[in-house]
Amino acid sequence: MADVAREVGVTAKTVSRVLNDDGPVAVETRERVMEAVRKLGYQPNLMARNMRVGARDAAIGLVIPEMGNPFFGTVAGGVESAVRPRGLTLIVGSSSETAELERSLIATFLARRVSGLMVVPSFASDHRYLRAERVAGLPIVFLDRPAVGMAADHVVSGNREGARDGVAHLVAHGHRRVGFVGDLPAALYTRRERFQGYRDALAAAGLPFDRTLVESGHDQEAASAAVARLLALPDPPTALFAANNFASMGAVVALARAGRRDVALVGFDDLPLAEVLEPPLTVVAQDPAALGTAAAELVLSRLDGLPSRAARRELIPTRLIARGSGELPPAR
Amino acid sequence: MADVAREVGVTAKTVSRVLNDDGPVAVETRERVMEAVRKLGYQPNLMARNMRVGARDAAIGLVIPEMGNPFFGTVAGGVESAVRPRGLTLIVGSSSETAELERSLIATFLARRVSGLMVVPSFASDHRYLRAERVAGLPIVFLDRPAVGMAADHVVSGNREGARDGVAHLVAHGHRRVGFVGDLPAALYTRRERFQGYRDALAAAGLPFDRTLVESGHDQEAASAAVARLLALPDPPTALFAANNFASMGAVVALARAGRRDVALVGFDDLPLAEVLEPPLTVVAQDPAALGTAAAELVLSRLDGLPSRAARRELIPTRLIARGSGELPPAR
DNA sequence: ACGGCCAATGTCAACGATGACATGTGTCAA
DNA sequence: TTGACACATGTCATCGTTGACATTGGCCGT
Repeated sequence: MADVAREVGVTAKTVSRVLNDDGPVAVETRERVMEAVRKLGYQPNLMARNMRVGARDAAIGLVIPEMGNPFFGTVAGGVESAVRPRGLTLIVGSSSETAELERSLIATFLARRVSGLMVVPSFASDHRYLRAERVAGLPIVFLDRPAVGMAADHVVSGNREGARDGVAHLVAHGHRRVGFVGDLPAALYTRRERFQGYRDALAAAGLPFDRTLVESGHDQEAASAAVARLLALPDPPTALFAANNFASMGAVVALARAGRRDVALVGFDDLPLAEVLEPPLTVVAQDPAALGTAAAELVLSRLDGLPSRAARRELIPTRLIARGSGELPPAR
Repeated sequence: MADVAREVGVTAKTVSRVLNDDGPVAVETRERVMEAVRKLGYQPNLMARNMRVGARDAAIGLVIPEMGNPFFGTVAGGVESAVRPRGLTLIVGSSSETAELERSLIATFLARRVSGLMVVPSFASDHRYLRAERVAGLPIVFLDRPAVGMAADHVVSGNREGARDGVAHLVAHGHRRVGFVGDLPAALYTRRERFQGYRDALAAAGLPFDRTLVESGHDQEAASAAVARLLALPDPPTALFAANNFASMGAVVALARAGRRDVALVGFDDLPLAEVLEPPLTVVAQDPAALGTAAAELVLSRLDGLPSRAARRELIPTRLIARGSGELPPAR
């Protein structure tokens, strides 16, 4: 900046004025400054600017469990598309679903003085330590799952309602024994909510809840094995509800291996090739991009000084996409 | 920091010394400082530190075309896992495959004075404007596709070799007419390389190149239509090579719709449900995480003052995963 | 006893930018 | 003519931190 000023024969302050359209500058001076900027290839130092101006970095910190997972990737994309128009940059880190990494990432973001924080909580985390920051006015929004140990803004999918709809869909096609395949640990927020939705649907239809029809697995292979166990029951389910995408894939694989084209299946979360499967997979689709943008907009409105102090909860509805696998009649 | 210093009764400099393990500090002073830090919840301001110390932000800027795409998401994950142990933070942006967004993202990153820059170039971009930065010593590495208009480090998949292997696999199973379904625009680097690999394999087998067997589409639907056209030819191909994941999905869909279980298929890029398809999909798998970490390590070695000025190219090998669809014999 | 050295801490300026306020000029109405 | 005022620019301090160098006091060897 000093170089540019020297080149033109003015002070750094005048250069600053030109670049920020701040205060009056003679037309001729402005042009000469711009030319010098081009000539010297000068780029203002955002770090210095952020520090001087706001004491806040013009960036949003986002913690997700995993980058490679298209669900969270799409969430991140939604966040980015919402914050960029505001001149905010996205800083991301993945926690690999561990509380330690999550915490250390958040610490880094706080140390950078991000303008806002968005977190997809991992399994065992506790967010009490963030209370002070929240009270101090830092916008913090939790995504996909609520915070643990503190009341804070969060944006989540309509897990319970979506699961209810999915299971109700199976029931509507005549199924009376519907298996549930979910995550491990069972204490996971989304798993708990979806399980509630499953029970809601059974109750609404007056069907009994049978504990033996509930199985879990923490990845595709485990889910596949879980489904195999269900199929081997003396009185097996005629339909399955898979409570997440790994469970869905596991179920699809297990059914394919067992050659059971007659078992109905509804999965939570859409899959890229769902429509190409045999039969095409019926799903309860979430809207990860909407999740991201909604959360980002909540952060932005907090930045703009949203009056209410109270924690907000926002629900992103799911959508049932019937493709075939959920419409199979119960095998007699 | 001043508050902490006042609390303890020392200068900010002493606090700085404690926090950075820099210079001698009395044991007792150190303890009192640490206690005051805890008590006041002080966190050092990384922005100020970065600015003072290096004039470089302890961050790496990464530009990818799309976050929701698991391929690039996994690349980003690979980058992150390689840079975090070094205390570097990841800043990402998605270009949506447009040169303008890419350029503006890069400008933002440069303005933030990132320590390194990693870019997956989009279609029409030209990177000549980055020459000065490169010469000035900023580590810049291009990913998945090389830079345009300048010689720079890049890490790419073995596209040509992988495509050659995939097509050779089909040829080895007796196919003499192999269709090619690729991206639009055909000028895209990866498409060009993979097309070359396709021709390499044909040539190696002494098979003629037939222009009518080459089709393109820029998304799944278009690829699907392209495959339908190929199948409708008077002398149709008995096998298909899909040059990217959209093309693969399009091909799978088109073959399923046409009820053609007899056409062999090899796709470039693995798909999550590939093994569940009917028949299970044979693919040439890339290793996106390795792509990311290799690129990150190149950046890090440049940061450590890698002597050679010359641009490096690194090739990440692909792996053929035979699952069934590529092993079908030619329909008579 | 004294110079030298090291440990422990302090002082000051600087990183690159901008906010607050000051200065110098020309224009125009009274 | 003179002040008031807007315009154009400059001066200085400051954001939070650390590098370079200075200061203090105690211990040690000779």
